[in-house]
Amino acid sequence: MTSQKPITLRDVALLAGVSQSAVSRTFTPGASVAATTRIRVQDAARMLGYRPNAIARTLTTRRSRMIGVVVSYMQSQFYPLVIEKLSQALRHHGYQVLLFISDRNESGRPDLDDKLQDVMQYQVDGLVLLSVTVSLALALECQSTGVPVVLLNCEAPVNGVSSVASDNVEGGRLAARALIDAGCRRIAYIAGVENALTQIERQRGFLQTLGQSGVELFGRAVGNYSYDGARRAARELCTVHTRPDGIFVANDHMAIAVMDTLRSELGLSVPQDVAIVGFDNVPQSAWSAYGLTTIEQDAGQLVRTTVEVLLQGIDSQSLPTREAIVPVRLIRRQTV
Amino acid sequence: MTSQKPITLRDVALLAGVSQSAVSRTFTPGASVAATTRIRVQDAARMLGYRPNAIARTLTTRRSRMIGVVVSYMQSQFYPLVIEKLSQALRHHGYQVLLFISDRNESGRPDLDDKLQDVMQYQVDGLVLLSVTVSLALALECQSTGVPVVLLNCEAPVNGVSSVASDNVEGGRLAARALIDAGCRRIAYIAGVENALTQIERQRGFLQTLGQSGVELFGRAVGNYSYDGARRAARELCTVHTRPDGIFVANDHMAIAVMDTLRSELGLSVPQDVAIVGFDNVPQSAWSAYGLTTIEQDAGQLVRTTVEVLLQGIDSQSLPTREAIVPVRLIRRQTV
DNA sequence: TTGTACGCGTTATCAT
DNA sequence: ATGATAACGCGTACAA
Repeated sequence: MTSQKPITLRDVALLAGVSQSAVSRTFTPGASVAATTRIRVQDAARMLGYRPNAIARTLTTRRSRMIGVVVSYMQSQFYPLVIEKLSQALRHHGYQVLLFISDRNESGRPDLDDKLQDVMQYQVDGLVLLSVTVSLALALECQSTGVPVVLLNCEAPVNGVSSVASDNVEGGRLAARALIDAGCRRIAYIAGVENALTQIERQRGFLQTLGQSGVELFGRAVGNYSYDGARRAARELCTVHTRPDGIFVANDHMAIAVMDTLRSELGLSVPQDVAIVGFDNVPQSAWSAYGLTTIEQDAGQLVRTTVEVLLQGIDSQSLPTREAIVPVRLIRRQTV
Repeated sequence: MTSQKPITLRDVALLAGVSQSAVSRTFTPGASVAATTRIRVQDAARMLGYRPNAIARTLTTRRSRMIGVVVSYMQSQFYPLVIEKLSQALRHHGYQVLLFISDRNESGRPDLDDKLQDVMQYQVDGLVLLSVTVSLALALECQSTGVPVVLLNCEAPVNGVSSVASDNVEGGRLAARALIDAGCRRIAYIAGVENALTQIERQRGFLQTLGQSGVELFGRAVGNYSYDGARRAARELCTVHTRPDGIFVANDHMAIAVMDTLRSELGLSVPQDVAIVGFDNVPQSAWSAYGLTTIEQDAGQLVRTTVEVLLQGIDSQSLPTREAIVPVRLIRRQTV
């Protein structure tokens, strides 16, 4: 009922009355083919419905033109956005995305390594890791394989692997400054996943500026970058006798949860009773009910840099390790 | 500095002192290998850091164990969720996901076909299309190629292609009934992208029940499934002298936007002044500021069915076309 | 410019 | 159970 035999170069060559090489060259941009043969080949190809086989091509060229993209979770609105931009940017450079979403597992440290073996078997030309905790073993393995890796907002477990990250430390500083300038006196922090790079750095910058300003941290709770975790953290911090009047929440996804909780459960208003500063700058659809002061991660810049570093790593076999830091800035969102 | 030559079957065979076939069989589950040779091979493989080449395997087996997943936009919270589940489900069946996110383009009809050629060249074993408008040409092409396709919430442009969809028509009916039962008398509709299957069917069911109940549609505006579009639509509908007292919004992403607009710009409260019913049942982080009555699309069921239909299409070459409809239900979310 | 011939890493077939 | 050998579809020296 449906044709099953794939059409190959050879088929086209036969019909066009030329050699396989001629056909191959016709489909290779910048090869030397006579105009006349090119046309004959293209006609034949069109008649047969020929489609080049990228897999076979990979075998000979040793380049799959596939990039493995690994992401830990899609909870926050931020990573789907990054993935979308990344996919489009890579495609415009002729690369496809082999997507890998790690399972949610309880134990902080996933066994990503084993699972990733599958992706590596597909001979990806490069790897982008999005905010996953990457083991030393994996990093070493990629290095020995010679596959360029770019860590996006991940901690590098070893030297010699490229990374791109927002200036999370500076973001933490900005958050602290904003709360202090707003006149807050009891400033608390709601943390993300404890060993995540974003969490660690944002907290560091935050505490640094707090310290330099002679302000003591009023309270701390862990939200684990999850909605429910943040709700619990908010309750924990705010159902005591004297509650904080300012909270830096490690990302917007949690910040929304905190604001929800303050308003609905505790009858508090933001920012009158408690000022909130988040991180990421997620789309308006997420914060518009409240307005939100947040530290913006520039997704576009992040992606552009990542692609640049990755492609550079790919075609220069010398694998020059690069570490790029993308600036962040404070954004004040008004609820319209 | 880094080893560049890939380790192949041959290398392992040499070191182990066996033939390539022996090595191949060792890595082929359910092949007949003597325990002794298996161990020797595994040892050799481990010493060399051998990793089977999935690309080469694809060439001979004619099965890439890759599934192309195509999605139009990541705006709504719903599709990232579906993609996550889909990716995990497929991986558990030994398949990888080749992701394709179509560019946002102005002209309703994208030239998806051309772009998708690239994905097809990678010899994907199957294709999942998520809510994209798929052209007749593309559908025919897949049929002739013999690549199983499952349309998830897409309209089928031709017979003979499998599809899985939520019961969008019934969802529309449920929405109408909910508004009518709530005592609404001036019921309006905010539409999604005009030619999208979800839009068309939800509207059909909605109007059907409205008609059967003798209720006339009070107003209609188009939100194009976008946040800003929905805001405009809400203004358009509600800044007239007599405004609707109930609105069915074609998805939650827009419903949030509508509620934002009603509250902030028009000073109206939901559901006292205007009752809202959405569609999708996105995570709490999206609706918790308001609470939201919505029609739930069961992402888990949708994905399970899709995977089942797809895999069935893959290993039975006869390609039995299936059309599955996943039930929906009304959900009333309370703002806590 | 064009064609021939070989190799890419693996599986499949067929002897042994 | 094991080993030689031929595909798989394409790129690419090399020769013509």
